[in-house]
Amino acid sequence: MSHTGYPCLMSVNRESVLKEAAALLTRKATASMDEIAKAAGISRATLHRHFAGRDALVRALEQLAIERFEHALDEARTGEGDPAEAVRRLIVSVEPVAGLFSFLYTENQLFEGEINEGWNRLDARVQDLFQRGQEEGVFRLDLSPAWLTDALYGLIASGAWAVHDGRVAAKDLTRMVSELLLGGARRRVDR
Amino acid sequence: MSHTGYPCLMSVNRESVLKEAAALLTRKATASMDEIAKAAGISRATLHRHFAGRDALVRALEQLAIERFEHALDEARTGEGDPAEAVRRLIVSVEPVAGLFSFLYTENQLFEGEINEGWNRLDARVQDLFQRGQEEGVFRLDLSPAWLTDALYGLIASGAWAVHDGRVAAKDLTRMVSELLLGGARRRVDR
DNA sequence: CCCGTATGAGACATCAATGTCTCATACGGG
DNA sequence: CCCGTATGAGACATTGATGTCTCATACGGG
Repeated sequence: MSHTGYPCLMSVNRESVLKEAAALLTRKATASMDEIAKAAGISRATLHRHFAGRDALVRALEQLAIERFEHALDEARTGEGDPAEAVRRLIVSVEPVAGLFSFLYTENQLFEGEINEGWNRLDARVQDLFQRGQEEGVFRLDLSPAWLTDALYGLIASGAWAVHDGRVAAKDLTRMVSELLLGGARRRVDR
Repeated sequence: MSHTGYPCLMSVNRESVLKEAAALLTRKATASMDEIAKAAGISRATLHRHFAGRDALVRALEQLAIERFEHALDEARTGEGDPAEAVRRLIVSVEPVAGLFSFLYTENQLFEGEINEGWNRLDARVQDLFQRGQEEGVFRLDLSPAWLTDALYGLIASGAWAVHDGRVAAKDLTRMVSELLLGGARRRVDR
């Protein structure tokens, strides 16, 4: 039943530990292994039995986030229909992962080690969506798909942070991000 | 001549050290005091004679960034003229600080200690700009000034990061940020 | 009831970064 | 030339997090 392929020998659920770790690190990115263990309701020794070290834990979280993000891309059916609506759906589907994503986003900027290949797959799929939007004449051509992708990530991250700090209501997050990304701040003159 | 008010007793320029530190930390946010000293061309001891510790150094960089940002706000005359054009001018004026700002942006998210009061002053001025834009009917009313401010910060940060990683050309940074923030990704239907 | 297994508590060594200190030296003005 | 001052090099203690290890215990199935 384990994600890794080998049978799970531990009684406490590895997934529940990951979930608690994600929740804590989302709130406090610098939490120590000690704090993470306490938050997960287990001892530090047990935490180490699940994850070889902090790096391994973060990499597991990365893997989790990537899987969820890819699932969100599937769920949003980004290859179908109006690209703008597809972007909206994607943001809605991604919203549950926004906090974790935000944590990993800054984490990845801090350490310039080799990055997980999964991010490249995600980037490619998101870029494809924006490129399709350009080809169908829905998105402007003077903003590159690469930049639109980075901008989406940045808006999700700062949006999650704004929610975390109480400057934006959680229920408004997806609307704020998608409206700004798609429509911009300027009042629409047409219609 | 010192920013702090007391006479400068050191021979090497404190400002030049700050400048080098900013350049390095912009590239590598986790640089140690040792690396910073080497980058500045001085010994670690001398670095400590200038700044009591890493915290003090980062706080000095924070102060520097705040001053430059406020100077950019002045320079852009954000209180005058078309709000959209004012936002454009602000982004252009802020661009030279984008890298440093990006570093401090993630730095501040990591440590939840008391923040420098200066950021609040900046936030207030930027929010005022967006609010003025709403009152003058130029900006949409369904995106709060607080969110537009966070979004501006986030786009500047991710833009600076995209430039740093070579995904966006440095000369395109201000256009990418201002076009997306003001116009959004969608193709303008009017005109 | 017995035993295997996971766990908790904690001791212990390690490691990297930091902050402090000393001392010799180079430099520049008087 | 002499001296004060800033500097560089490096030793040293400290600190916080990490990783490893041991041992006692609780739990659950056979």
